[in-house]
Amino acid sequence: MSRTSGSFSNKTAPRVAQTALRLFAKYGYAAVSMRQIARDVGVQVGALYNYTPDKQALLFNILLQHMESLLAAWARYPKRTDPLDQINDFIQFHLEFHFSKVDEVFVAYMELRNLSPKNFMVIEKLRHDYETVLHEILNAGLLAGQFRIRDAKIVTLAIIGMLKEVGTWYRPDGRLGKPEIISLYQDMALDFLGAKYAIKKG
Amino acid sequence: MSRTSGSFSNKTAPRVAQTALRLFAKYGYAAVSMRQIARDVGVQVGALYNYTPDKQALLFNILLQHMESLLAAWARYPKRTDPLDQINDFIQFHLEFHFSKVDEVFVAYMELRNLSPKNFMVIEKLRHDYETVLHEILNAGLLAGQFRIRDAKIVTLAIIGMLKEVGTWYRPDGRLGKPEIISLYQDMALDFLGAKYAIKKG
DNA sequence: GTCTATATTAAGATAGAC
DNA sequence: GTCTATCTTAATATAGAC
Repeated sequence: MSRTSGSFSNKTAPRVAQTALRLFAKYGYAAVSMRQIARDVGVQVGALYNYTPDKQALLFNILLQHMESLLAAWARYPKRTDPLDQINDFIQFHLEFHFSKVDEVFVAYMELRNLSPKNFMVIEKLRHDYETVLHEILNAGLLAGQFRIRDAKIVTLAIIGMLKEVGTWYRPDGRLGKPEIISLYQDMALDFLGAKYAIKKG
Repeated sequence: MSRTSGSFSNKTAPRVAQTALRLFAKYGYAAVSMRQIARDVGVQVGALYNYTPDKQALLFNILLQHMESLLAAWARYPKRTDPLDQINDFIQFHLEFHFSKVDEVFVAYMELRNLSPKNFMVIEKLRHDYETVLHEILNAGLLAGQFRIRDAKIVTLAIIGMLKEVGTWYRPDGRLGKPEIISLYQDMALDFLGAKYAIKKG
């Protein structure tokens, strides 16, 4: 039953990370054992510790790489100057990124409390940085007089909330395709901001 | 260190349920042990099994009672005829109920996957029934021509999402009080529905 | 109704052979 | 780099005394 060393060309390291991600997303961090990860990777449990000092580090690295790649992808995204365009771009960016990282997103939302206090602070800062992206777009639109909103912070959180909810029901074979969902949410956000009757992009 | 039987007047049964709820909310179902619950209740672990057949039943009963009391409370809520009023009422009802049941709501959102398949089906149906409450208000408003929305189902989920998000940041000592939050969310929902320029309640 | 004690299983992590 | 074996701890649940 056991494998001899090096009998597959696959690198084990990425398989450990991917398997941990998939199992954490499906069953939850606390409910998944190192033995279960090892079984799905196809190694014995002792071998996992060549790739992670402990179980906590598996979780932390998943969240850290996810948040860093999210922020890096936004940093690379072309920026337009009009806050209305920026809202549309942010929603498109956010949904496309999250459609492509379903497991990562789910784990990031669900497992924050299973981070050690130190690790939590790191991830929480990155999560807050991302929230700030949207908050600043709203503030810019407010200053430009393009949005009619009472409380930019609350609207930020409300938009984040409605976008987050997409992850709970989106299915690739569902009634709506990705472009339609993006368009619907862009529309709702503009309603939200009282921006429907302002100048729209060409 | 041990207690003699009946040395406190407190009934143990409700203490077991309350303690399980509090610990599940704080650490997650899978991360909480029966020993931990027993310790916080102030009994030995064996005594818990006078009140629950197993750990799963503790979780299921928390979710079942929560969903049933939520639906029962809405059933008792006075209903008005105008869909615009109904939206305002639903948002007020939802937020007030959820402000008062922070732990229950959190556990209900987080621990669905730790339910056994049978138990999950029961809770999922109740959760869907509650979603349907909002969906039907939107459909009524659509029929009456009061809302400008493209997709009632998506708008239902978006509103649920933005309301759910409140639970992640609301603090009793925060910047905004409950009435202000309710008012802000009622406003946002009406923006959302394109209902701002329709007739408002007197 | 609660206790103590225990059965059984499994967890995270490590040591040392190959 | 992986295996086997093991250490240590702790999990759910039950049995039987009081």
